Amino acid sequence: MRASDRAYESLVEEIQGGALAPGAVIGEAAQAARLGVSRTPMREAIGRLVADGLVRQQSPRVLVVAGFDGGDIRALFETRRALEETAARLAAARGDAVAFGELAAEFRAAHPESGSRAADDYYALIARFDAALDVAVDNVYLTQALRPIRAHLARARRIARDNAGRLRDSVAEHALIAEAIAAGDPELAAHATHVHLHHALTSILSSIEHATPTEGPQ
Amino acid sequence: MRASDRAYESLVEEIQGGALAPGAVIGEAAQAARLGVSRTPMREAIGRLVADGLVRQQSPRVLVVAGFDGGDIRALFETRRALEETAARLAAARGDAVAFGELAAEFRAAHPESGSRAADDYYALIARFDAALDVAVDNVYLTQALRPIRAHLARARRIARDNAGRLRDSVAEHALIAEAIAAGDPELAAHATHVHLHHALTSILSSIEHATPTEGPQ
DNA sequence: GATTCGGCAAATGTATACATAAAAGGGCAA
DNA sequence: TTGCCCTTTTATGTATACATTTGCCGAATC
Repeated sequence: MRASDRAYESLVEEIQGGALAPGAVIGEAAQAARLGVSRTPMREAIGRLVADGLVRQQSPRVLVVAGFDGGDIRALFETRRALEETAARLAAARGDAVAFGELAAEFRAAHPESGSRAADDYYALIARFDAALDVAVDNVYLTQALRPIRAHLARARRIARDNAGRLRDSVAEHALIAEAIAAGDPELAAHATHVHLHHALTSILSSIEHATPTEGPQ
Repeated sequence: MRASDRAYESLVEEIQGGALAPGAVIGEAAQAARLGVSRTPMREAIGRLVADGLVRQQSPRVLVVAGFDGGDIRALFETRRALEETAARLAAARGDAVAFGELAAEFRAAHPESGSRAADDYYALIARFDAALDVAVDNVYLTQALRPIRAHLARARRIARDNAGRLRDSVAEHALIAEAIAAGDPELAAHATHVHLHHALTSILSSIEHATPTEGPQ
C-alpha cells in the first residue's frame, strides 16, 4: 500500500473519530513527521482531504480540520436526500432483487441496540448496503458524489452515537428501503429513504442540542 | 498563480475541448515536460483530474482521459437532475429574488442562436446563473458535488455544440427557472429544471447519434 | 514452436534539497 | 509606551535525485 494512502486513511479516521478536532491545524511537515512519511505523499493525502471538504483553508497558508455544526449537518442531509433518494429510485428500477431481498432480511435480523459491538456490526451492514446500492445504480457520477458525503456522515454519526432507540428504528427503516428496492418500487424506495433521512437528521440534531457543543481546540 | 493550478486548468480545457481525446495516455513526465512544469505540480494536477473523473486508471500504471459516450451522458444527467432540482428548490426557498429576476431578464434578452460569439456569451451567462445558484443554495456539500458534474457537462456541450434551435429553446427554459426562483416557487423551479434537463439530454443524445461516434485515438 | 523465466527499461512512488513568500517577533523611533 | 518596519523563521511550492515496481522483450528450455 502506498504511503500516501496510509496517510490519507489515518487522517480520515482521526478526523471522523474526533482525534483531530475541528479547527486543528494540519501542517504538511508536522503530519508527515507524526505519521512517518515524507512531505510528498502527505501533501497528496492532504490534497484529498481538502477535496473531500474534511480540511479547509483558514488562511492562505494554514489548513485546519473543517468545522461541523448543526448547520453543516442540515446542509449535508439536504445533499444526501438529493443523492440517496435518486439512488434508491434507480436501484429499485435496475437493482438485483435477490441481493436486496437478502439485505432486507439482514436488516430485519439486526439488533444494533444490544451493545457497541452490535452497533459497529450494524454500521458495517450499512456499508455493505451502500456498496450494493452503488452497484445497482451503476452511475459513477452519483457514486463519486456520494463518496465525500459519506465521509462527512461518519462525523455526524459519531456525534449521535449509540442511541439505542434510534438504532432500533433505523434498522426497520433500512429494511423497508431494501424491500422496496427488491420489489422494484422506485417511489416507495425514494420516499422510505426520505423518511429515514428525516428521522436520522432529527435524531442527530437533538443529540447535538442535548450534548455539549462540539467545539475543537482553536 | 501556482504551477499546479496552471497545469490543471490547461489539462481540463484540453480534455473539455477535445484536444486530449478519450483514451489519450496521461503520463506525468510527458505532460510535465509539455506544459513546462516539473513532475511535482503535474502530479497534483493529475490527481485532481482523477478525483474529478476526467482521467481514470486504465491499468495500475497508466492513466488515460476518461471515455464519454452516450451511456456516460445519461448517467451524468441522472446525477445532474438529482443535484440541480434540489438546488433549484432550495434557491427558490432562500434565494435573492432581485438577483434571479435580473438573471431571468438577461435570459429573455439573450439570442445565442445568432453566431458562435453569441453562443459563448450565453455559456458565460449560464456560468453566472450557476454561481448565483450556489450562493442562493448556500450548501457547500451540494456545490462541491456539482463541481465535477459541471466539468463533465462541458464535454457534453462540446459534442452537441451550436444547435441554434436548441439554444433558442434553452434560453427560454433557463428564463423560466430563474423566474420561478425569483417568485419563490420551489416546485415550479424544480420541475422547470427537470424539463430543461430532459430537453438538453434528448438534444445531446440525438446529436451523438447523427454525428460520427466520438472515438479518441486508442 | 511455445511457454516460462530472467533481466532490462521506463514509469510511478518517495525523499529531500532549494526557492519563495508570509507571518511573527523584536527593535527602533516617535 | 505604542506603533511601524525590518529581520528572521517557518511554512508551502517546486525541482530533482533516488527507490521500487511493473511491464515488456528476449532467450533458453521443454
